[in-house]
Amino acid sequence: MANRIIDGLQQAIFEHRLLPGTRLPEDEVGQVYGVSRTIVRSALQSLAHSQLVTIEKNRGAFIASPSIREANEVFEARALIEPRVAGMAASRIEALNLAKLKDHIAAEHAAMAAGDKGTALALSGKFHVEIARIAAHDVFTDFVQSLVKRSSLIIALYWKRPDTTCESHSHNALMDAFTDGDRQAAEEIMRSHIVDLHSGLDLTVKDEKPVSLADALKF
Amino acid sequence: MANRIIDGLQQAIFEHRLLPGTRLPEDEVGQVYGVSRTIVRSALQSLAHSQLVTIEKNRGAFIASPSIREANEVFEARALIEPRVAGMAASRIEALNLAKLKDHIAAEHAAMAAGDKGTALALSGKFHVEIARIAAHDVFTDFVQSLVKRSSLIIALYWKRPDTTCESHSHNALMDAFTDGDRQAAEEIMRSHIVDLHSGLDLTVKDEKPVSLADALKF
DNA sequence: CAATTCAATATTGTATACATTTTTTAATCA
DNA sequence: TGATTAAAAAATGTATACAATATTGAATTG
Repeated sequence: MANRIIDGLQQAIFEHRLLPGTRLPEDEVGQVYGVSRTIVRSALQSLAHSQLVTIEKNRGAFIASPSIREANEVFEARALIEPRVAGMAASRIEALNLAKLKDHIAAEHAAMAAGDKGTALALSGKFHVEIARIAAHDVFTDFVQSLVKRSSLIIALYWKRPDTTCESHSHNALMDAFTDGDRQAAEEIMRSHIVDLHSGLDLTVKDEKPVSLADALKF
Repeated sequence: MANRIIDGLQQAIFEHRLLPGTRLPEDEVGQVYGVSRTIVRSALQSLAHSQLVTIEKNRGAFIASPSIREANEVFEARALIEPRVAGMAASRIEALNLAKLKDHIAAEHAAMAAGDKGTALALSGKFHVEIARIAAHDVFTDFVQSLVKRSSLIIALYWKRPDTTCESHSHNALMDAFTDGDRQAAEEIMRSHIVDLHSGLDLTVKDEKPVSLADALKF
C-alpha cells in the first residue's frame, strides 16, 4: 500500500538521508518497496501535495528544494500558529501527555548522545507535532505537521552551523510551562523558539539553491 | 488531465451542486470527463488530501461531510490566519488589486441579483482567497484556500438561514480598509467577519450529520 | 413473512501494456 | 575538436486487464 512508501520516504526526509533535489524514479522506488508504479505514483502525488516532493511534467519526481522565500514563509506561518497551539496544549495537558513528552525529549537526547543526528532531528520535529496532538485540534495539527515536514527540508538546505545541535533547551522550557499549565508562558516560549529556529537559518540570497548537479550545470 | 476533474468537482462543491455524502464512482466520473479511472483516481486522491472528498477503503469516494467539531476547528483556524493575511494585504495592496477586488464584489452582487446563489457563494469564498493572493504569501494562501474550500461544505451542511444571503457587507468594509491601506482596520474587520460567519452556522449537536441516506439509515 | 445464505453484479485495488516525452548516446559534419 | 543531429534507451502518462472486495438480489430456510 502507498502508505508504506509515503512513511518511508518521509522518514528518510526527516532524517536527512534523502536530500533536496534527489530524483525519485518510479521504477526504482517501486523495486525498493516491491510494488508497481501505480502505487508509487500515488505515493509521490501525495508527497507532492504535502510539498515534500516536486513533480515536473514528463520529467518525474524530486525531493523538493524549498526556496529562501518559502523558507521564510514557512517559519512565519509557524510563528503564528504554533504559539496558539502550544497555549491550547498547556490548557488541556494531562499527566499522561506530560510523561509522553518527557519520554520524547529523553529519546531525542539519547539519539544525540549516540551521535545519531538524523534520528535526533526527526524526533525534534515530531515534538512539535506531539504538542499539536495534545492541543487536540485536528486542523491545526495538520498544519503543524505539514509545516514541520517542510522545515526538515529547509533545515537540510539552510541550517547555518552543521555541527551545532538544534538545541532542545527550549523544549525543556516548554515542558515546564506545560507542567504548570501556564498557557501564557507556553505561547511565549513557543513563539521565541520558532523565531530562534528561523534565525538559525542562513537565508541570505547567494546562489538560490543549486542543489542538484543537473539543475546547477544547466545554464 | 486530472486538473480538469479536480477543478470541475471543486467548482461543483463550491456552488453546492455536489452535496456532502454524494458518492463519486470512478467509472461514472471518468465517463463524464472522458478519461480512464487512472486519472479519476488521481483526482479523487488529490481532493481527499484537501479534505473535500473522503475515500473509504474498497468502498470508494464521497463528497466529505465535515463534522460539527471540524466545522468549529476550520473557523477557529480562519479566525487566526485570515486577519493576519488581511493585514498583510492592506500593507501591500495596489491600485490594480483594488480594481480586481471591486470587480469581484460586483460580480458577486450581480450573481446574487440574478438569483444565481451557487455562483454568488463560490465568488464570496474566492474573495478571501483573492485577498491572500494580494498578501503574496504562498503558505498562507494555500492554508486560506484549503480552509475556504472546506467552509463551502460546512456551509452546505450547517448554514442557519437558507434564504439569507451570506452578506457581503463585511467585504465592502474590507475594501474600505484596503483602499486606506489601513492594516489594523483590515485585520479587525476580517476577524469579526470570520466570527460572524462562524456564528451563522448551527453547530449545536443534534443528529451529527445524517447527510447520506445510506449512512443515515444504517444503524 | 422475516431472516439468512449464496450466487451474481458492480466497484475498487493493483499490475501490466502501450503511447508519449525526455534523456542519453552515437554518429555526422563543419 | 566542438557542435549538431539522429537514433536508441529510459522514464513518465494513460488505458486496460485482472484480482480482490463489497453490494445487491434471489433463493432458501425456519
